[in-house]
Amino acid sequence: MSGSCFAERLERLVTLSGAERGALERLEDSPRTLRRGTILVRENDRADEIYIVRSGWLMSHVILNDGSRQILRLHLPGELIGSANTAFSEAPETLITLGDAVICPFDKIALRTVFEDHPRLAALFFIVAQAERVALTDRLASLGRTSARSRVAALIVDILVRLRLFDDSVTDTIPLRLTQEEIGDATGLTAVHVNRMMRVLSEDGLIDRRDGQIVVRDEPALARIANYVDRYADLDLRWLPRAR
Amino acid sequence: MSGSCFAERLERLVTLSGAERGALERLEDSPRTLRRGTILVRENDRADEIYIVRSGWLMSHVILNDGSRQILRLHLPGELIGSANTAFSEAPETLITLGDAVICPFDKIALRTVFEDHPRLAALFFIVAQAERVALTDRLASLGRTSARSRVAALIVDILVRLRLFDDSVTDTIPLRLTQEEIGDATGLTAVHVNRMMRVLSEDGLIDRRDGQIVVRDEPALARIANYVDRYADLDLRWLPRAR
DNA sequence: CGGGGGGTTGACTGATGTCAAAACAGGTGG
DNA sequence: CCACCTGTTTTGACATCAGTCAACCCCCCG
Repeated sequence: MSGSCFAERLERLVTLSGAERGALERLEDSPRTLRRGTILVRENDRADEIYIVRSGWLMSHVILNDGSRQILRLHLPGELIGSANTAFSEAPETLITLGDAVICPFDKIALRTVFEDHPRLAALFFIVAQAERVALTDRLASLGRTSARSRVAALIVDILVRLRLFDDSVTDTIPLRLTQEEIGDATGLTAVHVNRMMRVLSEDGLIDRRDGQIVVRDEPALARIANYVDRYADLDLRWLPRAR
Repeated sequence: MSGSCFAERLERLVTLSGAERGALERLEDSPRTLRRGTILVRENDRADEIYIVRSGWLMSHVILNDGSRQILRLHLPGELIGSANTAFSEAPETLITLGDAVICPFDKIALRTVFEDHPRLAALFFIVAQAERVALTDRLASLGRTSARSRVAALIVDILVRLRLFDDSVTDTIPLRLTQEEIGDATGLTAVHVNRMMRVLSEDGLIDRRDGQIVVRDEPALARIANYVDRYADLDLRWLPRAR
């Protein structure tokens, strides 16, 4: 693995200059290993740090005042997480590992020099933020306007596509690290109903379930009922500043 | 009104330098007036432009493949909209006016020089994007985990707070420019059920409705059932680069 | 062996959607 | 000023999807 996991991800979009790569590596110089279930930040904690995921899965969630939970997003290796901490002095969401993980924390003040010295990286940070925003609007439409079956399908397709994006060995199988309770908290359903919907998807021949894994049998059909739109195919980087 | 509406909004956060203000004004040098119902960009159109709202309300939405609509966000004066266009070559969402409006379009390539010459503005763009991302996660939690009554309440509180944020004359009354159909598309409900929920809120003494306006009678109670969190109180700008 | 967490299933409940009709409002043309 | 038209709001009756509650299973782990 190279010096920076996040750099590796960005290299899929542009070729970084040595100085840019160096700046990113500096952000990742102190990796930390975490056990499953570790809370990285809790909602309303001081929001001093941002993190890059080197390995493992994490998720972000909020707790509502009746105690229910909404899972906001799954975070996979190579992602910059907790970036909302840049805007607030208290963390707006909880970050927690879904399995053993390695993450690289850095103080948000480190972003100052990145923005000062590397305008192209700044623009890439901005673009990544926008892409994530759009991913959230896709989920908003999923929760607001589609059936329980579609929402579960959307979660599965989304994970599959994102895993494949940065691990070329993934084809049609995902090791699901979420309980049905957690899938429910992500899709706005109850665990019981998630179970029913998984059974339906399975009976319809769209997925198979074996020992904690999900095998996608008919991805086009699954994507169709999920209302899935592949946003990654269409990134536009033509307006980026020159590398420094 | 000053040269730049967006600059005016940012000035509520920091004091801009002359050069910064100039750079923003250049983005707003060609205002355009639009009638109610004008589509600024349609989903999948070429995504060349970004816009600043000078006056009027707009909204963004997507259409799902069964024809239903999800309204993603309302856009009020002073906001930068269509910013997701920076990341993609095709627009991920439709932008449409909810009344007569004045907006300032500019080509996304103009952002290049902003990022190159004004690192602090770049950082502010990033922070604004993060704040919007969090606003979306709040809505995600609303749609995923709260009742119809709460969702309608959340919409009302959100509009009220945002109007007040940049128009000091607003106290407890909002001129609602949305039909109940549109409120439904924003909250993931049907128009009929929105109507029922508005009646309930009204009967509970939380709001009054008169000739297209909503008067909020008990804002704390409304905010409580809406699960409202005021994010604006807590912005953190300490890591920003120096002004140039 | 025993306990706990997660998955699975069935019976029932309840919130929200659907359909339909009527009242209402605003705009247009005669 | 009226008649009409169209879109919106309001209300009722009914249907359905998803939630609730409870039981049982399985598996892992102590």
